[in-house]
Amino acid sequence: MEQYVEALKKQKIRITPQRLAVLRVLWNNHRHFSTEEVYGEVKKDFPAISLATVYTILDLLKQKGLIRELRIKSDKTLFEARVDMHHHFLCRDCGTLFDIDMKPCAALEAMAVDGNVIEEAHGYFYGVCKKCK
Amino acid sequence: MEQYVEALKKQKIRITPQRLAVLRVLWNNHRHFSTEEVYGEVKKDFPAISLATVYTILDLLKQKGLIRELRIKSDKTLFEARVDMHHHFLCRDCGTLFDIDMKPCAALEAMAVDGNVIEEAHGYFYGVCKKCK
DNA sequence: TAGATTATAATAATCATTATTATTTAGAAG
DNA sequence: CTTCTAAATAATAATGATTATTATAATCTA
Repeated sequence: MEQYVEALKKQKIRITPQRLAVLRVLWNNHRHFSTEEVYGEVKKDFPAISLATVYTILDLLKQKGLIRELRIKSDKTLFEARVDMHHHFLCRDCGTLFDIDMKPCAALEAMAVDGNVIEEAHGYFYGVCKKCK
Repeated sequence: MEQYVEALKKQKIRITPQRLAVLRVLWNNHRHFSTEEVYGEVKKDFPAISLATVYTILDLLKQKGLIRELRIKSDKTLFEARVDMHHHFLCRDCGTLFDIDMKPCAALEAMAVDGNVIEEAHGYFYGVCKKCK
C-alpha cells in the first residue's frame, strides 16, 4: 500500500482512495486494461466509484508517467503499468496482445540524428502469433 | 482516371463514381486525411455523397490494401495513400505529421525469427521536430 | 436490356469519451 | 484536533466519431 502513496506523493498528486485503487489494479496486474475493465476491477473494492472518475484518474496517471496508454485496438484505449519504451503485437487470430521489448531502432536513431526530439515511441505490430500459425 | 478503375478492378471491387472520387482524393494528395476531410474534398466534385458512404468506402479500400489507416491522433482515424510499411512522427508543437521511412528493425526481425508472422507494423513517434526545437 | 445483386443516401442509433456541476474530501494552517 | 479552501468525486448530461438501418438507386452479369 505504501508504494502507491509514495508514487503519488513523488508526483505531487493528492492521495485519494480512488487513485490508490486505480493504481493498484494496474500495478498488480501486468495486463492491458481498458477503462471499463479498470472500472470493473476497482468497483470490487470500491462500489461507489464513478466511471468518469476512472477516466480522469487514468488520464492523470498517464500525464504523470505512472502508467502508459496504448491504442493498438481501434475501438478503445488501453492502459498498462509498464512505462519503459516497448512495443506491442496483436494476434489477429487469438486476439492476444503481447509486449515486445525495445531493440536498437534505426528509424528512431535516424530521426534523432536529424535533429528531432523523440519523447515517445509506440510500435504496433499486427499478424499471427507462433501458436496460431 | 483509368488508373483508379484498374485498381478497383484488380481488387474485384465494383466501379462506382463515389469510390473513384474517394480514391482520387487520397491518391492525388500525399497527405493524411480524416474521414471528414475526405468527405469535404469529395463533396466538391460530388455534392450528393453521404458521409456514411465515405466511411464505408474508406474501410473497403483499406481492407483491399489500396490505402492505409493510421491512428496516431487519439480523436480520429486518418488515411493515406502510401501502403508500403513506414512510420509516423507527430510534433507536439506544430502538430505536423511526418512520414518516416522504414529501416531495418531489430524488434521486427526478432519477432519473425521467433516464429510469428508480422503482417503490419506501425511506428508512432511523438516529440518535437527539428524546426520547433 | 432485364434483373438480381450490391451500393448509396439519409438518418437514426451506438458507444466511448468528455463536460458540467453540486457535493464531498484532502490536507494545510492554526 | 478543528477549520477552511482548493481540489476531487459522483452523477449525469453532452459530444462526436463511427456504425447500423433501410428505402432507393445503380452496377454489371447473363
